[in-house]
Amino acid sequence: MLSKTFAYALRAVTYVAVHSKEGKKVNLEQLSEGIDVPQPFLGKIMQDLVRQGVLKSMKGPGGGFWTDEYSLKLPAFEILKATDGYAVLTSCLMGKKNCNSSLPCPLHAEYALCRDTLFDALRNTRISDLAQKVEAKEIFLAEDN
Amino acid sequence: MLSKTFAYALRAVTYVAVHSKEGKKVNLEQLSEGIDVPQPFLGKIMQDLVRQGVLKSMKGPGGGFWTDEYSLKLPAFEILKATDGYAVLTSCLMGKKNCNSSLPCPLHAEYALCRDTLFDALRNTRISDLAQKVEAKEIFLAEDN
DNA sequence: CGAATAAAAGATAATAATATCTTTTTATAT
DNA sequence: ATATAAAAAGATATTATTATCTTTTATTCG
Repeated sequence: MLSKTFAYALRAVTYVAVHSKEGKKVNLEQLSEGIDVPQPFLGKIMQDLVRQGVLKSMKGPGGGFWTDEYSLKLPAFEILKATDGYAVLTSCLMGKKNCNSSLPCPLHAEYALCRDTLFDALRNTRISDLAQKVEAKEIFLAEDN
Repeated sequence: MLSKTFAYALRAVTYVAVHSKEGKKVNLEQLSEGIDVPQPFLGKIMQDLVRQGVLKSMKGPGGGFWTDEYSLKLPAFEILKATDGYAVLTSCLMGKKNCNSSLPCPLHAEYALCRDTLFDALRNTRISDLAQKVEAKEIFLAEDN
């Protein structure tokens, strides 16, 4: 339902948001170590996030990634769109096959509810909310953090 | 969260359960066509289901798969165990890394609730329940079914 | 202007899930 | 005993996801 890529992106954006509040840019190496994700793959993911307007970036000395006022207000749902695209919104156990509430698969009722609940949570959570939770130590971005 | 393999297995077991009520065995070719799943791969999945005691099987002329009184009473959760194993029970966006309610990842609350709700539904649904729903045309096992 | 930093991009590889193909084994019917 | 049917099992292939490596481009600083 949710890819590992999305999980990496969620942690990455949250980490960058936390550090942006200190006026700092986060470079890829620091980010990779901070959220315990392979750096080369993370670089790819960050490109998609920048391309989709979720984060800002700059090359060169003192370069890196950061969030601005605008992106802090974005719902976490934008991260899902940047990594997994729209297909997950209607994903189901039937995969690509037609499955809906009038032609449901064996687990449709529960699965669709589950999926929609999760996606609603992402729509209702701003990136700034996630950063606040990290600062309040309510959520963690890596194991030994 | 839930694999395509599990989705195939759920439909397969349900299909076999429906046809067992007619006192029939279902062979692999019929089953593959009935639920629209690639036959060779399905054969593999069925072996695990038989090995785990979810279904019965017999080789040779008139052979195939069937459910008995015992297996009809099994919760659908047994299908999940046969296909995806135990790791999914505690799966999270952090993957294999330690994540729990005292050291939660960014989406842990929603994700764990979602996962547990889905798994509870599987625990509380018997294979016979699924077969009944197919017969009542409340759920479908393939698109043009 | 050039060196160093650091993201961006392209190419390639590894792994896991899904899928296919071939052979073996088992069971029944004649 | 043999042929046929059909599951079981092993081997292999494809696809998608995750991951790594190399090169290019952009930016800053001295």
